[in-house]
Amino acid sequence: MKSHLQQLIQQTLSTLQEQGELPDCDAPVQIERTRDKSHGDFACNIAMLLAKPARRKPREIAELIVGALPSSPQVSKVDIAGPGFINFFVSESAFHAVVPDILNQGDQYGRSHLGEGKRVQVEFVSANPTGPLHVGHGRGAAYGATVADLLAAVGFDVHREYYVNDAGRQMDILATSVWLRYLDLCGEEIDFPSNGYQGDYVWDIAAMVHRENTEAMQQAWAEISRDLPADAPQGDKETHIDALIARAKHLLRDDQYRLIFDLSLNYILDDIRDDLAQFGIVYEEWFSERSLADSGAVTRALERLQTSGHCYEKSGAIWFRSSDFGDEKDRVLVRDNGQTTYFASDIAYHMDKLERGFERVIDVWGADHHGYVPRVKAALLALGDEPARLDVLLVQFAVLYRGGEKVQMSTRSGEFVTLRQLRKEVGADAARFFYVMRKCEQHLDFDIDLAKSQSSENPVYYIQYAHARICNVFRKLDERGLNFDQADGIENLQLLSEAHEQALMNTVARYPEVVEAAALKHDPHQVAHYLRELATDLHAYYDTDNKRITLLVDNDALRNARLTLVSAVRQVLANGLNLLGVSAPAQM
RNA sequence: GCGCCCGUGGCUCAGCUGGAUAGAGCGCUGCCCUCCGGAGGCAGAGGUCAGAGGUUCGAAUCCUCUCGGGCGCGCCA
Repeated sequence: MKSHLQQLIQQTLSTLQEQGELPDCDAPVQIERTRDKSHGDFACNIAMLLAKPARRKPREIAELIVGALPSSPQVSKVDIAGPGFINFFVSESAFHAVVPDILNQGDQYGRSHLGEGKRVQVEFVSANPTGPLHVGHGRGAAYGATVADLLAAVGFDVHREYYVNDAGRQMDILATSVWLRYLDLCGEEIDFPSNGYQGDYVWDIAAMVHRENTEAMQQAWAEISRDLPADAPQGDKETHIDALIARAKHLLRDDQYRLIFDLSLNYILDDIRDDLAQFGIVYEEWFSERSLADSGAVTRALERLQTSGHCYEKSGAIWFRSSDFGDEKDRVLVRDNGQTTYFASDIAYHMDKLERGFERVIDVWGADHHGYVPRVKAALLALGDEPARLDVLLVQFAVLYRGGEKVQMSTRSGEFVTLRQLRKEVGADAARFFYVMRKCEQHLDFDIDLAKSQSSENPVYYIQYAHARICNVFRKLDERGLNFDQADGIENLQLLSEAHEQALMNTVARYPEVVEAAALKHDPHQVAHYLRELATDLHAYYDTDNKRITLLVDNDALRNARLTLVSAVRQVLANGLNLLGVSAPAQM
């Protein structure tokens, strides 16, 4: 409908331009839905935009356009209002046409081919595999997954990816932590480092290592701890743990250390994979950071930067002159000890992403990483790539509330709330919905009590209840010995003249526009808000002014028409919920 | 100090590429007291869109400054 009106206006404009009535001008033809019914269904502001270049009053231009506008069976009336808005009133038949349209398209309604199959990569979560996902990762997970699903819904070829940081120092700390717990199980008395991973899962992995290897990797604690620099508080916890890691690698030698390292990594990756799958999130690819080093991609990236003259050496390290490309200062790529930095891997990773031929690359990061964006873009620029192909979406923090109180979290002590715990407490549906309820740049207050409550205050239940309510009507149909004929219902849609029925058709017709806007702007919350509106319309229809409009009336034509309308509503509710990764139950 | 994000009724937030009298939900007040599930509905009160300038026919929306809140500024990942 929108594009139809756009065409009508466009056509009229070219005619008027040919006749010399209007100057040539490339002002965009914007059609928007009106807020107020008295302004019709759609409005166009083109007359105001043309006022200046045409040097005429907006209302005169509007009259000119309306006068030359070809008639259309879908438009019943055209008005000029206010400063020069052109208001369109949609004809009844065109208005009703969405209903059969929705029912024909079914779960495809709202999907489109806008993306033309262009390849888009969405990388999200990518939490270090050093422990279970916590609630902070949950928002990135829900948000990233929904953005990916939205893009897929509008016709992009989406590649979901998780970047596995399996090469860094944090992994060494984990492997060493596991080994120490394993030694404890072997009966060694050890002093666990203050900077080690304290969580229970470390014990679980250690127990697994112990089961499979019994005492094969046991070493005396006295030998391990000999001459180690002191741990905090007397010494520095960082130097202590680094020395401990070096000792572990030395004593265990490559094969045994690797064994513990890989067992730990795989254990945690399995946990994360399982956790996300239960959250309705499945990736096309789990991309290993280590593979970048192994394949020589990191070296290649460094060489490309060096040969293009964007690097220099200072105090034993190799620096990238990122300040030449908009970053606030230069960054180290290779440390004085010869190790490449995380940033070097990241350059290689992004280079690899673009080389894989994605039209667009989207990274979903926590907002605390925002300072990192300029340097990655700088690297792409230096490499001669287009930084514009990379979109970094920053997600603000989520804070949990329980009983009106902020839920405190501390990662180190192992007392954090895991995503798994949250799912268990509020359910995956509520969690997915709450996480995307706010736009990503907005801090999120996640009210656990609200997410669990089964009342209209809880938007998830309110929406799901609308869906279940419709399903229930169809169950009652049989009980009452009535039948439903959809074809007859479609024939009789003109019987639906109640204000609430009109409102439902209007809302339901907007759905594809909402999906499109949400996808292109990476704004899943628009779908969440839309669904709440649709549910409100449905509940209001069902319970009109305290005099319920009965759907199951004896009049066949009217009953069929009403049931046809609500089954279209049910379809849209289901499609929308599905897009957010939330179930649409038939009963609750 | 510098950079990024945010600042809309008591609370939590929408507000589409600037557009026609600023919208919801919760809470509050008053109703509908069960009829296809009241897990619902209706009505009402409540807003200098943080503040000040500017651009524009038109600004919550764009620009500048000020104030307030969050986050980030490692040869960590």
